[in-house]
Amino acid sequence: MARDLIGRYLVREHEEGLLVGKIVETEAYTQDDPAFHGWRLVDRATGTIRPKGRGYDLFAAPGTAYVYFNYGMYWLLNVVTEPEGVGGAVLIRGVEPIEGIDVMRARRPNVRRLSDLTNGPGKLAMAFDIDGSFHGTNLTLPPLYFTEGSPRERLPVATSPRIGITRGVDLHWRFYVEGNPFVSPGKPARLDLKLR
DNA sequence: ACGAGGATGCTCT
DNA sequence: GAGCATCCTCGTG
Repeated sequence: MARDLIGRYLVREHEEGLLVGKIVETEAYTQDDPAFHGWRLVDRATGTIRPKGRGYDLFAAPGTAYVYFNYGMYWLLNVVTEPEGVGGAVLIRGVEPIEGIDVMRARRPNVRRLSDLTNGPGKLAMAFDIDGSFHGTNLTLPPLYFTEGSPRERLPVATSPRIGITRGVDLHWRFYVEGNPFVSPGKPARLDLKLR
């Protein structure tokens, strides 16, 4: 799903105008992955899910929004991807603005370079006015949803370890459009630098 | 271009 | 009290 979402459009029907971005960077998380927020909720012995704590909503129906408040300041948009009862999600990390750039600029007045508008998960959430009120919503319906993106292009998709994590660094579950300026500038996690 | 450090609040140990 | 799926500013080169 993380690879499949590359090139599709993220659409936000905002009161100030329609906002559209082409997805150029994603990351995958699964319930068998130590970086997954719901990792501790899985009882490995019985295979059941403990219905408590952060990350329980990652086991909801596919297409549900999981919006995470990170570092006390930033909202991050995920889409739940697995059948209900199975944990898994895709984090949207970068989008290329297609429509509504003026509204996005107005929401981020200190941004100088265009690429800084939406080249990161926190940045795109700010530009698209996405916050915790979207947590649990259906991402196939307005006012926040994905579309196929027309026309689907043949894009050069590369992979790498994920960014900003310290566990599961050996998994190359980040997908991005090579050379696209709206791919986030963060560096993929590296075992030899983290010493863990 | 790149690295260090601060902001800021929630979850888990 | 530490760690965190980040961003921004300011320093150095």
